[in-house]
Amino acid sequence: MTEQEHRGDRAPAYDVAATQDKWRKVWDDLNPFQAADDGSKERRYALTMFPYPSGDLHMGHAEVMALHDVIARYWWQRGYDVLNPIGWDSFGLPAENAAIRRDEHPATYTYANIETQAESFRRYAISFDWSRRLHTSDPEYYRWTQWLFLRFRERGLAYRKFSPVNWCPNDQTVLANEQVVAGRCERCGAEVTKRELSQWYFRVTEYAQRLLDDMEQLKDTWPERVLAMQRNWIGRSVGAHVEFELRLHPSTGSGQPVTRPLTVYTTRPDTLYGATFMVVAADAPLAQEICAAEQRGAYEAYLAEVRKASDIERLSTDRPKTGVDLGVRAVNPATGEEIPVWAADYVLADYGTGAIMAVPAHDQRDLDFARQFGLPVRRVVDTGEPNPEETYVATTGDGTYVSSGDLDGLSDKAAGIARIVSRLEAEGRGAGAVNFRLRDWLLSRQRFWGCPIPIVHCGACGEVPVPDDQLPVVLPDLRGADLKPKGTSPLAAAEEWVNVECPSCGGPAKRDTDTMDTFVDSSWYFLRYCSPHYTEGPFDPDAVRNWMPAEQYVGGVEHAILHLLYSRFFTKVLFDMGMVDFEEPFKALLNQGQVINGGKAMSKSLGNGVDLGEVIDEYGVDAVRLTMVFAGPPEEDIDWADLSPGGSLRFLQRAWRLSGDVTSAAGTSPEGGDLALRKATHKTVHEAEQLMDSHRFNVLVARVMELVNVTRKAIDSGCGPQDPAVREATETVAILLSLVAPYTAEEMWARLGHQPTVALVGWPTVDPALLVEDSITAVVQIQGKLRAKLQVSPDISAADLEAAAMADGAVQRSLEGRTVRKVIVRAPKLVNIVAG
RNA sequence: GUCCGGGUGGCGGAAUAGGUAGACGCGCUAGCUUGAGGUGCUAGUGCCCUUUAUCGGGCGUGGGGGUUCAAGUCCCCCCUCGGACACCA
Repeated sequence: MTEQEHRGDRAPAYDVAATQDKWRKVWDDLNPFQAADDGSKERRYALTMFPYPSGDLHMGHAEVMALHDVIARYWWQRGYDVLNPIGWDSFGLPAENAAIRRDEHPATYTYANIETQAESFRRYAISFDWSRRLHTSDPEYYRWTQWLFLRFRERGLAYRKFSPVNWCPNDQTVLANEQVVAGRCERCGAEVTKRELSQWYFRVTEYAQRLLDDMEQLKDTWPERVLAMQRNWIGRSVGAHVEFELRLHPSTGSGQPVTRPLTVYTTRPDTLYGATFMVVAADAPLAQEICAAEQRGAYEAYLAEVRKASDIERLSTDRPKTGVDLGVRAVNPATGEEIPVWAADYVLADYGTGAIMAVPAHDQRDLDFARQFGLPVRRVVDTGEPNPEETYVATTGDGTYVSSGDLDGLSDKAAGIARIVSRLEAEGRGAGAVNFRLRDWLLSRQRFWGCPIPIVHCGACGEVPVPDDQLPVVLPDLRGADLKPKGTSPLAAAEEWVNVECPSCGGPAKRDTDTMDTFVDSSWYFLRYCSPHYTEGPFDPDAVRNWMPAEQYVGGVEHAILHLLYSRFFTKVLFDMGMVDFEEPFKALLNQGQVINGGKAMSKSLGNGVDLGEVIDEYGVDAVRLTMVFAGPPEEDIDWADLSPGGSLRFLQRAWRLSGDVTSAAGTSPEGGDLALRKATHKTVHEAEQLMDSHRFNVLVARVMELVNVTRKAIDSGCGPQDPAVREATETVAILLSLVAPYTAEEMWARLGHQPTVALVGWPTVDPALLVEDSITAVVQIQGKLRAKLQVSPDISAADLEAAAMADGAVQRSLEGRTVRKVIVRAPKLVNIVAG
């Protein structure tokens, strides 16, 4: 049958499902994507955020994995030894909650989900190295999580303290600061309350400055918004400590006032003369200590009220200020005045010193407070704006100092701050200081499904670490026990497990029954991937030296401050321990956008969810992957309602059809083939390299589509299917498509007479001679407006180009009756004529 | 409020160093193929004006200014949408 006769018949097409089944088996046998790890080729580590095993894969996974795999597969084609591992973040609350709801054991539920997801990943044809698969809930993994915890503890970086913590009343567990979003539990949305508990922390604050400084290394390769979010979260602020003298009321007996110092942190020491009162965080121990006897009743009542309020209520900025006078006075070190000291909840106990000097004229919060309670307001900086003493609008800008002693006359903030700080330092009443918003990382969880904390509590010896040779402390099975959250760890119920001999004195002791936050597990998994079966330590230092830092990390922006900050912290600690020789784990970061539907995030309540499995059944894996990649720039959100998986499948069938039309034999040299088609092919490959480097995968797909279009034309109405350039073009299409649509590419490759697998045949070599154009389009503008196009040689001289432009008919018509004032020539592309 | 991103046809989106705006695709229109039905092929498709088609002209990248021979791209002001943080002294 000829092409003509084909018309009208159903166009030939491959069977999507059958093709997937066929190649899936071949690839399983070939195991093509295992890292050689023998130094024979340059190594590259392609990392994607490992999944959490709740249910099957969803559209979000489909997107991030499609993007990630384009990069990994490109590296394979470029000849790198690629490490592309997969594992599961398999401890954690959601799986535990889901398991409890289904009345299943969390392990059963979790490992069943992992199998489902693993099977889906295989069908989705992600080029993972399956030999390195890990699960953080396996004892052979969490043994080393515990080991690392103990090393951190030895360095004073893991410690226990009793303090108020965020408490999720629904999940019945504490939460890290980072897991509280707008006063609600990040996981379940319940309003977070406070509890006082003894909990484990990592001293991440000790690394605040380095976490900030090292972002310099990431500034060109991480998204700016992630760096900005981390910067905000760390929240470095520069100011000063200023010491006030507190005059406590005469205690019983003595008539002498008792004094003690009270230090505050401020970013505006230059406004010290305007400090007309002080505020201590109501829930700080300090307030408790200094409160005068006659105010105690009022204070206790206020404190009780503050404790009741949730973070949600505290959050609203426009809520009226509340507080209570503590009945003590402080001396302003600048003016010598006695000023009142109040307690209020707008001052935070765990930031700075938990106390502030209030300068109502130049801080809106202090001004609101002063107004509420009739406290004095004194302007000490004249900014030229209306006086805050009258307007109740605080002025915060630069201005001229007034009523400020020797600061008077200065007119900028920096100078004022410098002068007052040096004076305070000289007098021993203060010093420049830096503060961070970052808090230590609370890592204990009162839940079952997590990594046990390897500590034993002994009445005689106190906290005793479990010796390394007794690790892992294996999570007790507790099958059949009630795992429902009840505010204390379910592990406490496992009596045989809890009661142990003290490793130190041999006496009776109890295990710590809390488990670790899952973010501990995920803070080092990328290191474990380098040597997942290593038994001498968390990772083989040589393997890590070979692969890390990861060249490219792909994952969601939802981890911008949690996982990514914690992983950076872990890496720095390991660097200090001499275990790794780099301080940043991820060289480059790509945050893919979200998959939404109809303008909104997919959700059960909206009923706008799209089932990935169903979409794959209908259009096939390749069409779904292609749709994700082609939808737009990888970091932008993509709206499923705007996309056309059917169009993607049609394109893939078009591309595949080329491979059936090629009539030259496999191995035919492209030399002497149709020159125009050869040039198009080589130009496409050349451009594809640049597009890959800049992550413009959607444009890369467009270029492949163009190549398919010109090849189609060449076959039907050009050089014909026997021309070797057609084979070259079609093979190039197959190789380029192997990054995005591996099944279609493999099927094309086979039809072209080759053995599998196209994924590893190597990137096509670009012949620079074929990138040279023999004629290009020059444009002629008059007053910047397009008037003519000329076909010219790429190396035409400026003079010749100008002459050709002037000779053009359309140009002459436009210029009729006008004088040429100026001609700009940018040979060979453009001539712009200015005429009047 | 602060900090980050964005605003380009009916839609998703292209556009190295300022130099043909709208690549590629979706959708749509017309025709061909066909036993009438998710296919394939051909042509068209930013808006407006003009003309018997032709030829032609004008306007166009959220709005307003500016720099330049030339601005989606650079500078200033504003509007607007999205996200993050939010009493951090």
